[in-house]
Amino acid sequence: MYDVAERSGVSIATVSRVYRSPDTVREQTRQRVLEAARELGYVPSGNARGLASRSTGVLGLCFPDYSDPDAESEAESTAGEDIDDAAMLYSDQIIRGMERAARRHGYALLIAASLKGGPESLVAKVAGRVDGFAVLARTVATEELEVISRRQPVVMLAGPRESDDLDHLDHIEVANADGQRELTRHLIEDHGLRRLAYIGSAEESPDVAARFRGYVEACRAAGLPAPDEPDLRVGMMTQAEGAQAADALLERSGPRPDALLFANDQMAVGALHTLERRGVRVPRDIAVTGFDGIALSRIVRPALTTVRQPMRRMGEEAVELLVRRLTGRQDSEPVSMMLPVSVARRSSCGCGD
Amino acid sequence: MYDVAERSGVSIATVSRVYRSPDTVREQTRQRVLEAARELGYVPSGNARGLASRSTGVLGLCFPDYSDPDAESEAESTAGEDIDDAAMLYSDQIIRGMERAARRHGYALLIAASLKGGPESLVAKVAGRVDGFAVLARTVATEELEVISRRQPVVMLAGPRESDDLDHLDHIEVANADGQRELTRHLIEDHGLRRLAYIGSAEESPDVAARFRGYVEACRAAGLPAPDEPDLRVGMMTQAEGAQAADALLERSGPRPDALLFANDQMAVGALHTLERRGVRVPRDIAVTGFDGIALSRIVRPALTTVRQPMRRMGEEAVELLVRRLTGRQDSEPVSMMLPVSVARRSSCGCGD
DNA sequence: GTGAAAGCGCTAACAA
DNA sequence: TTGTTAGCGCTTTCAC
Repeated sequence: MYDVAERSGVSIATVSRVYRSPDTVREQTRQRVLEAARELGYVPSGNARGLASRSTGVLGLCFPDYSDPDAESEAESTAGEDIDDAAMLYSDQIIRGMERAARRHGYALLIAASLKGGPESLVAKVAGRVDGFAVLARTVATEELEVISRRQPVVMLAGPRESDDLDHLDHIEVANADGQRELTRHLIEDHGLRRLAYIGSAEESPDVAARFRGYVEACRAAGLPAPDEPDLRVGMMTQAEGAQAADALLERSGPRPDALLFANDQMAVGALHTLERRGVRVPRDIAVTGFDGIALSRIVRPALTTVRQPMRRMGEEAVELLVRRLTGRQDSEPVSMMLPVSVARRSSCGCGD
Repeated sequence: MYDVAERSGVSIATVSRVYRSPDTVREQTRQRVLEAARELGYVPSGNARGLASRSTGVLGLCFPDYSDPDAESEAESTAGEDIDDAAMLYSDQIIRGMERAARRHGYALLIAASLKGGPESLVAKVAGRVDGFAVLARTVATEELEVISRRQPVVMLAGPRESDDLDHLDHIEVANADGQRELTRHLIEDHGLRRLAYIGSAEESPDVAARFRGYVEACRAAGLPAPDEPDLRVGMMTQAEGAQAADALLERSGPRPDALLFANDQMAVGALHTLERRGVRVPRDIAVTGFDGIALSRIVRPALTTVRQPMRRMGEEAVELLVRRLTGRQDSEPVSMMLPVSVARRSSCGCGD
């Protein structure tokens, strides 16, 4: 910048003005500066700018390393096949939504996933480079978030506020219970299924817990016994775990369930594989459902009946919330919104394709 | 930082060390600093850090505002329907690939799309905040790129180097000509189609030009007349334009073509709609093909035969290239790679589903 | 319309 | 192991 100033015979202040508010600089001066900049290959430093002006024009997103090893390898091993984008997950949809919305407001988007065994704080890295950011639930330690959120707007995505320390954060969740309740009702009332089995996860994320709650409510409403616990809990909610779960459930003594309700799509897909291998026909012999509505759910055969989460919309709303905080008065009350979901009735429950 | 230093009774240098290289600080001191930081709600400024250390730990991606209004509205109007992620485009796959690879190397990813009538330079904004970045061809003015690339690694994506000014950039393209040639050959030899019509674009991007070239080569190789020009050129390669193109082509006098080869999937999908409306059966009456392999191409009925571009891989390779430049000696020769494509034979050309 | 000067919050030698 | 001291490249008053 000093070089540009010198070369064009002005002060650095003027160079700065040329980039910030071109109209406050005389046309002729501006041209001279711009030309010098070009000749010297000058690119304004976003860092210095941010440092001096205390704002970056960037919003952020932190998400966990959700990647399902199975989905990944499946996509890669069949390179050139169609499965590729089936691996499209949650986070991709959220990114999509945030990017669109951020763009509309003139912001860029910084995205970062926590590395598997990531040592140093991911959030901190992001937080230090953005004006505000969204966090997918359970990506970061509550305590750390609490500290950061004192300095800049943070919105929590998916899953209720984790703790009371964080109840000043804006927050967007999805109607998990509603969705699972409606899906369960559909299975019971519309398909007449009675022996349902629910597969949840060992580590009770609030979302997963809410889904189970919806399931229980639907059972109760239909006059079926309302279980206290999922029929099975798995570790990571991956395809592999889903496949194992299906195996385990089928080998249990007693009557075979006529529906397997999984807490997410990936597990359900894994189960579909297992069932096919065992010669159990879906939905004829047994119905299978998931939750999320990832792209893969539509691609598998039979297509998976599931509950679609509006992840893209969630990303958009997150940006709106952030922008509001960034431009408005900070003191306003924390916002908490719950996005509606919809049941996608597809083949795996017995509905047409 | 000064406050933290004061509160924990150390110098700012020590505070800095606690975050950069914790092991070089005595355990006890570190704890004291960390606690003070927590109490004060201290979050290191990425900007200041980047400024002082001349590196950001962030890679970037600039892409054009490719969004197809049709696809967008289609997805939104049917909220809750399955079409949603069908709108997944190019850029999303590239983002995906880059994010994964960047994560592996410890970088975050900054993404920004050029706004429709964007006034001020997008690239500059990104460039100033990252250590290196990738640009989707035709997103930015050549001249600007030339200036920026003197300061930091830039890799060009999709499409040959735009000009000689940019031939020092690393560069990744896909085998457009090969793919279109093979697809055309398939139509001619395997399906015995002879009256082909090619729909290109008015603004000749190098990629689109290469596809047409492949088409011409295949025609010539098969002994068919080799056209100088596409049978039709549209403006924006959107669904709407594709639909119009199909209409226009069907209404031309002379024998109806038995195959419509579009330069991208979106146009082909638009054409599929038109054909259905007009009662022309695909592939029975006429074959239709696209190019890209976007998710939508598999979802439409009949499923679209197309050429799949390895966009995700392109994103990964871009990061590898950037990281190499960033860590290695800068002087090495510019790299230029061409990624292979594959033909996805689906229903719309007469192949099974 | 333009310039001078004082930071913005951190890292990176170099000392101690 | 810890402290001191320069900047990093820009924005921002406040003069002129």
